[in-house]
Amino acid sequence: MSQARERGIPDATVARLPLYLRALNGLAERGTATVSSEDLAVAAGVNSAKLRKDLSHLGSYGTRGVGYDVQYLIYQISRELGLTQDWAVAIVGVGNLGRALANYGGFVSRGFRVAALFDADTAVVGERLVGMAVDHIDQLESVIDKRGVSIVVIATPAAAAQQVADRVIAAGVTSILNFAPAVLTVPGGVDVRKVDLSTELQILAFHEQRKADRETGSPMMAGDWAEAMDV
Amino acid sequence: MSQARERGIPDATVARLPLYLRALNGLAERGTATVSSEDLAVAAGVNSAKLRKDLSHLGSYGTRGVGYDVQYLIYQISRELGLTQDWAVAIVGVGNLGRALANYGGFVSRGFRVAALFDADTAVVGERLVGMAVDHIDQLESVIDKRGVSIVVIATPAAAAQQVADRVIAAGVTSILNFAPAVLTVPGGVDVRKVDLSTELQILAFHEQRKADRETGSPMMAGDWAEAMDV
DNA sequence: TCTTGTGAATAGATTCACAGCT
DNA sequence: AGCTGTGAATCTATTCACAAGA
Repeated sequence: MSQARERGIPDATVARLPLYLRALNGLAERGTATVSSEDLAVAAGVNSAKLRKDLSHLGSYGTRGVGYDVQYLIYQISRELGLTQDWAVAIVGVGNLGRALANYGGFVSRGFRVAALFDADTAVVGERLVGMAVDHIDQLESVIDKRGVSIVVIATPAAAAQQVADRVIAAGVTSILNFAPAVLTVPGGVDVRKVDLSTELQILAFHEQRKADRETGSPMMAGDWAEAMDV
Repeated sequence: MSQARERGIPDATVARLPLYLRALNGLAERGTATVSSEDLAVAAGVNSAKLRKDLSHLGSYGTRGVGYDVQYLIYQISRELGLTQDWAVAIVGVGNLGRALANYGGFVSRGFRVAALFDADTAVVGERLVGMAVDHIDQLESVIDKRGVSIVVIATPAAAAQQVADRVIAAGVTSILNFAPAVLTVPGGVDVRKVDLSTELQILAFHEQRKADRETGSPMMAGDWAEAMDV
């Protein structure tokens, strides 16, 4: 060991740890006790040098000439990610998406627990879902406080997202996962992660178009934008 | 103009173009005709130098001393992303998540169209959703071909994801958006983007834990992992 | 005077390649 | 003999800071 664990694991590394964890869980299920960086890298779909460097930021948990102990590495990554404790998660917005998220099998992978559901529609309030009754959005602050919610998932329409964010932040929440297609403005110290279907589709469309251009060899002319846009 | 548009827009830039597009659409709705890089950067939540450099990769579409024409920039970004044409999208897996995606308002933002829905459950096949009948997964290849599907969204359980991917790739699809919590292995030339709730939650948990550690000043001891894991 | 577009500087991430340990 | 851990090299992205254009 040497420089590991002092301060700060690179963001790019943190973003890959869940991937490694999933690959490791797959190996563990199949009874694998030990794995080399090369094999784990293949299972996770990354380059093995990158994998080793990523893991080296957590500490020196491998054995030269042998590889990594699967169970031990699962534990170390889980601990680093904070999954050895339980996080109470609230879902705001129980529409199609909110329901899907609440029911999502992988949602409550070890470490997370749906602790509250909120909606503004009184027709939905009181309904039970994954063993939880839906609360009215008026109760947002008090329920968050009472149930110790520390992560909020926003699954409301875009128009409501910012005000939900403002309220949960005022209630002390500093971690938000936003599914609404809106840019959230938050004070420093609050982490927001965004999941956005249309962004992802647009990125795919870009590459798809590139592939099509490459095949036909037509790099697309600028064209008359005013006409195309009906401006 | 000078080096713009020759070959290759950086990936990081491509990933931000949808964000700019959304911010621009918001401005357009409020009737704004012209915007400076500074104001647009604020609306998109990025640094203005980065925004200008990103846009410079598309070409020289601004006016010094003035800013960018909102409509014109919307058109240029849309064109670059391939949104001036229509993409036929298929959703495989009509469970909670698939339904949510199909109904997702922002889904069919300009440029995308749900052209097919598939499920393996015969109880679901035939059901109508957003004007489309659900087809049985047996029809996957023929329907993809007939309707010109070029982007496939996988919203199946993890166990089915790889085989769905294999089949749609064999049917000629080269762009996949994967919501199943599984690592997909695909041949070169196929683009896969992954959206994963548990990965995002885990990244938030990491930062949340860091914040908690910083406050209490206790950097968490290594502890007895064997005991914690029940190994 | 204001704001873009961009070289130059800096920071960050990935990959290479091999010394060092088992 | 095999595989990790890591410096060094490379590549990519971000930020600075200002010349040039409207």
